[in-house]
Amino acid sequence: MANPSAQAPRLPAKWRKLAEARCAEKAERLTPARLAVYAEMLACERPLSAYELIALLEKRQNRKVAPVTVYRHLDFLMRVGLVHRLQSAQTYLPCDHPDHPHESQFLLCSSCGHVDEVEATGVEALLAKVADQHGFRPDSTVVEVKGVCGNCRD
Amino acid sequence: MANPSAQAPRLPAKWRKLAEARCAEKAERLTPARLAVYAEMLACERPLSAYELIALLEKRQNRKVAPVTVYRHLDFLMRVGLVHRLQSAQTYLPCDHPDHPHESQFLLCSSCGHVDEVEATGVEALLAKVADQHGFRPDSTVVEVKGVCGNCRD
DNA sequence: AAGACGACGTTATAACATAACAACTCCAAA
DNA sequence: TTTGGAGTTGTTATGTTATAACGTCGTCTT
Repeated sequence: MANPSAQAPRLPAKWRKLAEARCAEKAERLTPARLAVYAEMLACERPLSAYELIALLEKRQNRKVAPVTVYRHLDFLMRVGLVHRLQSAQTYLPCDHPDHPHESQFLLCSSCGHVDEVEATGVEALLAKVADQHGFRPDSTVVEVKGVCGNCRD
Repeated sequence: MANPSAQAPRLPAKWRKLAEARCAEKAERLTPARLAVYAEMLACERPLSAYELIALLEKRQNRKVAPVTVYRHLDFLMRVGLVHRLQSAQTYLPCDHPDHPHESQFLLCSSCGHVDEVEATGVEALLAKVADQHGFRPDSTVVEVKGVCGNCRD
């Protein structure tokens, strides 16, 4: 297959535009292969492990996909801010509001597997304050809360 | 070797007492093998990967140690609250104040590798509040801040 | 003594991630 | 327009992290 995006899931124009914008900002290239991975992740609507993603891509494209390929695309997508990695689950999910760079917090439901990405600036501010009290200069944060989401409490 | 703790690093009485207390609370058994792993971690004073720990134990005890053994001991030590896992680094480190159960935040220095475990109740309270605003009931949290520690800023 | 339960040993394998190197593409400067 | 450099992709191999499956042993209880 010459073009990996040929059988990619349909990617709504909104997301494509945002992806193009984020890449333009950082002078990064949004290639068909990268877009195909991003589209697959958006179509799935839940966090995926790298190897789940490989399986989906192989099925979609009907050919072998090497792990290193997917990891490279994931690295790219994280670099431009379109994808996040859930450190506690070793999975990846598309950013919920990629229109601007940000630190996020994640609410992971242990019942249904849904992940809610929230942006509470208060959390980052407080962490910055706590870090400062310990003479520590923060560069990035990982905030992941495990629990049960509203839907699953019923 | 009949007794894995025979050549274990010396474990200060303070830590041993605390370990025994935590195990008694939870009706868990503090065996020599478990204590040996804990002692090794305390002696090292930095986060260790499971396989680094295996290497240290093999050297210390002069025999092969299977990964599953160390993982079981780590699971135990985490269950009783003596050890934490750094999710973003896939490493393990002894709890800095195991005298009571708690949620912690971690400050990871990317320069020297030192990790500071802090207990800012305000952080947990704020995360609980943010979760609640999203209809989410939190069970546990992961808070890891990467940056540069005070010593390394000089 | 029987039997239940937890701890531990052993072997194998699953799951996650990167190294090393060659070939190709695209773009820009000469 | 050619040439060269930087970035992207393919391919193979390997490194790192973690768990499955199953048997034995020890200890505690009854």
